[in-house]
Order: sequence, then C-alpha cells, then structure tokens
Amino acid sequence: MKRAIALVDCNNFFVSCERLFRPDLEGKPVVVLSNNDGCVVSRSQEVKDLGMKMAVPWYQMKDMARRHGIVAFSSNYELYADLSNRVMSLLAQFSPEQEVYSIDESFLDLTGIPADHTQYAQRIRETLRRCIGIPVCVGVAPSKTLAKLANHVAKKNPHLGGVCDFNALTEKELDDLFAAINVREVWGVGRRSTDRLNEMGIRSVLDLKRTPAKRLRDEFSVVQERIVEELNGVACLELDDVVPDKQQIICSRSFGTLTSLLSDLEQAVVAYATRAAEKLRQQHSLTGGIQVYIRTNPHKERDAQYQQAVLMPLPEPTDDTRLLCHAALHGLRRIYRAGYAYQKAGVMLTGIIPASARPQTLFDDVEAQQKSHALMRTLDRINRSMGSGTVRLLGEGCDTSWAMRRDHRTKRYTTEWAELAVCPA
DNA sequence: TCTGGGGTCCTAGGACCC
DNA sequence: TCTGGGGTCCTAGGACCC
Repeated sequence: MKRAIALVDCNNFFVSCERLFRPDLEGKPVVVLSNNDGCVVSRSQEVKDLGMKMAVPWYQMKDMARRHGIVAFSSNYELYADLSNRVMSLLAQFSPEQEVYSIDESFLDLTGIPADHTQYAQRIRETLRRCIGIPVCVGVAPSKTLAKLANHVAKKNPHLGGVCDFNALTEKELDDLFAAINVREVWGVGRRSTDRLNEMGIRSVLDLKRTPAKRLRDEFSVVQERIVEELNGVACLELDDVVPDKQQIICSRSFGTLTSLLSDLEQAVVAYATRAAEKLRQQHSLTGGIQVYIRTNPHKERDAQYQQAVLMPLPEPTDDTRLLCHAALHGLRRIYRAGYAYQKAGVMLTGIIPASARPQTLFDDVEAQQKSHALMRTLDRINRSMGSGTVRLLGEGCDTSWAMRRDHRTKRYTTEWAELAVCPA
C-alpha cells in the first residue's frame, strides 16, 4: 500500500489567531511583529500581495504600512500557544499517528485510512475552520518532504481549495509540476545550498529529483542525499510521534533599550536563567552546564562591537534555579566589559540529562538535594497558579527598564481570566 | 530611535587512549 | 637517530527550520 502522509499547515498562523478576535480585520492587511516589535514574522495574504517580505525590520516598513493601512500586532505567544494546542488536539482525531512539527504544523499518517484522501483532507480543513476558526492547507504525499511540497502547492494555488494530494497525480503530472517550482522551496534546501545547487545547474525541484543521490552525498552530506530520496517517493524520515526532551534550552532576548550597566545585564541574566530552569524542570531534566552570552548591536556598524560567551560547567547536574543563577552571574562578570552598549543577553543550558539518570556518588548530600527539590517544586506550583514571576529571586530586580517593548499586544483572550473575550449582551 | 527567539542535525577537528 | 594508526568522545561552527 502506498504511504500517505499529510502535512497540515495553518495559514498565516499568528495573523489568523489575531483575526479570530477581530473579525473586522478579515480581508484587511495585517502583520504580527517579533519581540520588541522588531521584525515582521507573520503576514496576511493582503500584505504578501503588497510585496512585503518575511522578517523585514518593521521600522523600515512604517511608511508602506501607513500608505496601505496595515494593522500591526505585537506577538502574543500565550494566545498562539493556546490556539495551537487546540488545533493539534483536534487534528489528533483524524489519524492514529501524529507528529506535531511546529506551533502551526502537524504531520498525520493517513496510510490505510479507507477514504478518498483529498476529500478527507477537505474534511480536516472544514472541521478546523468550524470548531476553532483557523484556516489551514493540507498536502498529501508518500514522504514528509513531498508532503511539505504538496502543502506549498496547495497554498500557492487557491483554485485547489486548500488541498493537494500528490498520490492522486501521475508521474508525468508531478514532473511537470516540479519543473516549475524553484529548488529553494524544498524543505531542507536553504539559501546556501540553493546557491551551490544553482552552480551545479540544478534549479528546479525536478532537476534535484533527477540528480543521483550519491553525487549529492559527495558534494554536500547525507542530509541532501535523503532529500533526493524523499523527492523520489522513498520515505527516509519517519513520523516522530513522541516529543523528545530538549537537548538544549535557550532563553535570550534583545533589550527594549541598549544598556552599558552590569546591573541591568545581571537582572536580565537572572531572569533568563530562571525561565530556562523552569523549562528544564518541566521536562524533568537536569543540566550539566549553563552558557552565558552578551553582545552589542551588530547592525550599528559605527558603534564599538563586542560579543562574548562562556560556558560554566556545574559541579553536578542540577535543576536548582539558585545554582544556575549563581553560575550564570559568575560567567557574566567574567565576560562583561564596561563601555559597550549591550543589546542582547542570553543563557543556554547544555549537557541535559533526565532527572532519573542523576549519577549518585558516595558523597552526595542527599538531604540538600531533597530540600532543593521540594523548594523548586513549591516555586513552580506557586508561579503556575498565581502567575509567572509571582515568586522570584531578588536578583531579577523590579526595575526592568531594559525589558522588551510590546506596544501593540492584544489581550490574552483565552488564557487569562482578566482578559477573556466577552460577547456583548 | 528602530533589525526575533528557540531549536535540530551534521561535520570537522582536536584531545585522548591503547 | 628514530616518533604509528585507529578508535572514541567532545566541541565549535555551519546550515537549516519555523
């Protein structure tokens, strides 16, 4: 039986989430901005049609935005995460095997589902539209890479009604289609590889599909070799239906305003290490080290530039916020240099292991470990029920003048009691 | 004035061991 | 005077993704 993998991808996900609570913006040009209102990260179709590119700095677009009446929102991650969870659990009902690939995308295995897959995919679309209000497109094909491509075709060709099933096409029809698609559109082929492929005379998806896999392995790596196999309908990538623990946890942010003060950086680093430790405990893991990172604004070419990172190994794996903050501050003071205008700081946890795999030694202070565990659990419980940051380390500070800007954020309609959407009586 | 944040995988090269 | 070769582990950096 031919494999059938579906990729369901939400259309302009963040914009669609905002429109859910602002139906008046249907058909109007809308964007959602990254942290600090820095870049454009989600665009409605109307904005794409105006030619605005993904990830462009928002301040450069202000003129264009005014001319066309583009409505801009700061990103509201609580809202998007909540709606994403609803979409994913509804999708789970359509297949025994699901891989949640990103906040707005999910693979579903439709192999063996006794239905016309094009109609089945239509049903998925209608259900999501009706029950949640989020528009999606669906691509179906014998491999994940082809399913991504089929989804791309569905998105670019409105006359298909949001669904494209490669399994329903002949080899000839597929090749004609592939000849007209740029190789850059293939999942896993980025800007660098596109340049190199073009130099080799490979421009279309069809060109790539017909290149011997061995040749790509020699010129690139196994990654590109697998891509070609997948384009030829040989599934190399399985569906990962269990979410693996993170191997690294990053928390970093740009500041709302530049700062030269060590005290500002200290507060930021404590705040980030605190968030990272929370994520670590959420997946019941311990970390072996914490890396601290600071940098100036690389776009301000005339300013003096500095960036430095340092990895602080921990004497033993831990998930204790206090130990992580202590190590992070130590590292920060080691790399901090006065006289620079810093734009960003971050921490990264590495060497992550499951808490159950904590190495026991003869000299372990078991009592201290138990106390730490109890304290962290209490901290997490309070912050979960009373709101993030209710209890925190003093080092995080209260005067967060460096914190990011979110000037256009909408309400957290679905996750905060005080901000629930209410229908007028 | 103003340019995001959080991940994964792969490879090359160095350290170390026998 | 003369100084191998192969394996493993770790890390940094590149490329890519959303």
